[in-house]
Amino acid sequence: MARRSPKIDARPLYEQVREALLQRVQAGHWPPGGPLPSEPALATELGVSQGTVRKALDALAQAHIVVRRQGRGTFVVEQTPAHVLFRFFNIFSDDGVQILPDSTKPRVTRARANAHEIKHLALAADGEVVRINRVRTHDSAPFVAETISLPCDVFSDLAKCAELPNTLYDFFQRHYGQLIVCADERVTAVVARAREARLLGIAKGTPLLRIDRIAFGIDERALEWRVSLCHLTAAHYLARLG
Amino acid sequence: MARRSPKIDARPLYEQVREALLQRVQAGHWPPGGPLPSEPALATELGVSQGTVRKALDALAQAHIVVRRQGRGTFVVEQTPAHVLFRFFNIFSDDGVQILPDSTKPRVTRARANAHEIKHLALAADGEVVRINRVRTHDSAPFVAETISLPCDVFSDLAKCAELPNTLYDFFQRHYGQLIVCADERVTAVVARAREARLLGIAKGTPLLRIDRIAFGIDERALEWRVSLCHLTAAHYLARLG
DNA sequence: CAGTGGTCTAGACCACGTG
DNA sequence: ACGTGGTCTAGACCACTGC
Repeated sequence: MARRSPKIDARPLYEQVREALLQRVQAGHWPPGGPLPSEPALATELGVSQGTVRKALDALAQAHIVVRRQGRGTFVVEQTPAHVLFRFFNIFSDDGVQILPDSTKPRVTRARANAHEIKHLALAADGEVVRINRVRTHDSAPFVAETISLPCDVFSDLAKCAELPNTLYDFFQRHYGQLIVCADERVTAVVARAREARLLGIAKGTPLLRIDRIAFGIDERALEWRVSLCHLTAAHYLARLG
Repeated sequence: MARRSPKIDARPLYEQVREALLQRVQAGHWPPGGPLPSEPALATELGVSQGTVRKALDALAQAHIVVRRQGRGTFVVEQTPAHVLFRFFNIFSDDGVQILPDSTKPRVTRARANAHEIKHLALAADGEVVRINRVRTHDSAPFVAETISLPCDVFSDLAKCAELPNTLYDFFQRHYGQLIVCADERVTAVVARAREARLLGIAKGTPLLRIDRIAFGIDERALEWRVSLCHLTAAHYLARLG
């Protein structure tokens, strides 16, 4: 970076390069799946060595923001349904096979955010949300009741969509330029109340797994709050630690 | 490595260095918390450049097998109770504070492994296990009923221990040289049966979170199968994805 | 002060994918 | 054949730690 801004650098060079590239990705400077300039090109443009660019790109690759392919180049991650399910849908049958859910037709509404939504999505007191309600099925049997809340200021016209795909995060990237990069999931055990029992075709009082997910974009903004009430038979939620 | 074995190298150099260092750690070549040789020393000893050693050590640090401290050196990870809870106990109160459990006096027995234990711990058909049963408390209130199974061939004399600490993994490292580095946790919702209801002081039929953990050592061998039945009030299991 | 890991550079060569 | 990222090297300087 020519002569790095007078003195106040503080963070290492490769961090600054990472930041610069991150901002360009987020600004849509390169389209989803599109190639970044080569390492030597970025190095000369930014006035640093290729090794420094490499370290920055490796960090972005580890954060799943970019993918590197030897002999081809470095590309902005392009979410696909398979990719999204693989990374974010952590329910496996007890014999170890990942369960790939389908979705029924969702109900999409727009409303003032309630207290929970304001908290989880860091909205203003008068913020608005889009709510999606749907049931997910496996082998045509319902097993998850989902309620999804999205901030209206980002996903404004989503309430007007006629159809929604089974996986949303690839859709978010294509239509809103929002790349979901990480999420927190909070898991508890609850019992089915009347509404869930009806939706899932089970008896009231059946134990369910409740998963509260908050998903974050590149800038670490909370972009989705999703509550999944899961009726798991011979299946489980899988977390890998370490 | 002087002249790398004629031709059959296949894996990159830094991977081979990582492997070599990993084996020394596992063999107890350096004690828990003990320093490894400096980067230049390892580089000359192994006949590779310092940059290659660095890349191998960085990988070991990322896997929590080694910790690097600028100005001090590189050290074998030394498990501590705080460290173990921080990494492996993922229950948080709903206001976001991690819950730090205590333990009641455990019951320790030795037995032939049952079918589940044989499967989860990859034991021979006639393998033996040590079983630990205990209840964990928070603010003196019981909230987790734990059943832990360990392979006897590794933890042979554990059944004879009079006292067991609250956190086991630091104990495993000190007394058996076994460093737990990662784990899979399978989470489901169940209802309390008579035994759990009695242990946790709750009504039969209360929904519980069941966590099946399989913990792995450096060589990726399964060293523990732990079932935790958790009665969570205003608390949850937290998983971070991404 | 000497020694450690952390950053940064420059350049060589390799493995891969495409034309 | 060419350009890409992947590996490996060598050496400089910085930041931190402990004596």
